[in-house]
Formats: sequence, structure tokens, C-alpha cells
Amino acid sequence: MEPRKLTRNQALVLETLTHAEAPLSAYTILDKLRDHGFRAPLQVYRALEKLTEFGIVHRLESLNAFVACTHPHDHGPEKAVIAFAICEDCGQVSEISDPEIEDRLSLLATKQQFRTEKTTIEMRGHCGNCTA
Amino acid sequence: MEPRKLTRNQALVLETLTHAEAPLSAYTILDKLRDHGFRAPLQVYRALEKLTEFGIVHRLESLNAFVACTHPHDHGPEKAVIAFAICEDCGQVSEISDPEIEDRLSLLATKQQFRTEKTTIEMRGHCGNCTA
DNA sequence: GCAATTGATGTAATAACATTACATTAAGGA
DNA sequence: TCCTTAATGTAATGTTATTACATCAATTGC
Ligand SMILES: [Zn+2]
Ligand SMILES: [Zn+2]
Ligand SMILES: [Zn+2]
Ligand SMILES: [Zn+2]
Repeated sequence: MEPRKLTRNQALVLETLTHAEAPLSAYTILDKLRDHGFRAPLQVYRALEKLTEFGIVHRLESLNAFVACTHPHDHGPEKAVIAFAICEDCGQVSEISDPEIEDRLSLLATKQQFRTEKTTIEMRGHCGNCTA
Repeated sequence: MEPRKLTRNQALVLETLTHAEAPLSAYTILDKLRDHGFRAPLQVYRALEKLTEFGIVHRLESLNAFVACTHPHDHGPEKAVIAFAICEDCGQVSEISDPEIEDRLSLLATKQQFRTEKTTIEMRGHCGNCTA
């Protein structure tokens, strides 16, 4: 699932996210890329879909927005569970990959014979900088 | 935050969710309540907002949908962290409230001076019934 | 009881997020 | 080259959520 090389659209979307200070919605990305020839939402959504598959972009479900991965964790087929801490004030997102959480959730799921395909963990709150 | 008594709209929305076999979107609820006088999305969203505050309805972020609470946990001001196991096949949602998860996430947050306001944990997958 | 306040409701319009459908083009392999 | 697959362009549409404003109901203070 690791990409050999990104397509032009994928590279542009990734670059936009990488330079952003906070999660971006698909439409915000679209607006930022109009100068580069983007005209329609689908151009963004298609790139995001691939980048997310590759594991180098994450979707934040509680925000309907996307961030570039800052935490080069396991990009392989068996993706690690990632918890996101999202600051409501500055938009900073930190990624936490913790085996204990992962194991515990796995145990709880197994206990009720639930086969987990994808796990979302998002903490909304205030980061250290914004709390000070 | 516990309600003394639900308003008519709140009661109707809650009843709809209670009788549903799977999470419902706001617009699905709206359609089901047209016979009872509902005409506009806001009637549903306003009721959902209150019911969610009361802790008797939960919003599933990864689904943009809502479920009635089935797990009479802490409805007080300090809400417990709840993990949801959501079956992609039958829509069944089970609620898991686990202190270990809660403590671990709390520790990880504190470690980076993050003040958590709200935590979302959602596992998407296949329940025991649908795996068999 | 009655004014003042607060919370809930009704309605329309619009904003924000995401997908379907279909035509076209680019890339890679037999 | 021919065939297949992946990516792209574009328009239209579908889905989810909010803003704005008028009205109505319940509660409180007098
Ligand atoms: Zn990451
Ligand atoms: Zn911050
Ligand atoms: Zn619950
Ligand atoms: Zn199931």
C-alpha cells in the first residue's frame, strides 16, 4: 500500500496539508489548489482517498477534516491504532500510538466476538500551548 | 443535565431512535417523523442536541448518525468515556465503558499537557452475529 | 394576574461535506 | 500495437448541518 510515487494531484493535496497549521476540509484544500488547476471536489476527494490508503494522511472523523501524518508509524497493511489529540484553539493535532490502548481495545472487542476493521480515537480539547 | 421531562419533539426523536435497529441520520429521523408534524431538519437537530446533552443519545462521528443510549452509564456532568463497537453489517452498536482505557488516555493526554474535553472512540467492524 | 425573561418551536434559506455518473486521458503489460 | 487498468476532468446531485428570523409556551418576579 506504500506508494511508489504520488500523482500530481496527490502530491499537491499532500503538500497543502503538510504546510497547513491545522486540519483542512476537502473544500478548503480545493480552494487552496484552484490556482494549480483544481476545479472540482472530486479531484481533492480522490487524492485524499489514496493518501489515506497510503497512511500518509489521516481523516479526523469528528472534524470532517484531514491532516498530513506527522508520526511516521506503521504504514503497512496492518495499520497501527492511532489516537489523535486535537486542540480546539490552535488546531494542532498530535498523534499517539500506544500499544496498551490498542491491546485493551482489542481485548474488549474479542470479548464480545467483535472483529474490528478500523478504530477511531479522537480527543478534543486544549493543547499545552493554549492552556498556558 | 438530567432532564426533568422531555419536550414533545425530544420525546419523538428519542422514541424513533429507541425503536431503530441501527444508528439513524438526522434526515432519516426527520422522514420518520413527518407524520408527526416534523417539517424541517432543525426540529430534529435541536432535539438531538438536547438529548445528547442529557446523555441519553450518542452521536457516532464516523457515521454522522445517532443512537439511543443502551448502556445507562454516568449521565452526570462528568461523562464517562464510551467506546462504541459498530457493526458494518447489521448496524448494531454496543457501548463499552472501560476505566482502563479511560485512565490510559487520560495519562497520555496529561503527559503532553493536553486537557481533554471530549473523547471519541469508535470501532467499526463486524459483530459476533454477523461473523458467524 | 401580568410583564419580563427564558426556552422551545416553525419555517425558509443557505452553507458545508460528499458521491454518482460519464467521458476522457495516461500508464503499463501481453 | 492492443488491451487493461488507473487516474483525471466535469457536471450534477445527494447528504449533512447551520444561520436567521419570527412566533409561541413556560417560568419568574411583582
Ligand atoms: Zn500518522
Ligand atoms: Zn492549541
Ligand atoms: Zn450510552
Ligand atoms: Zn452485525
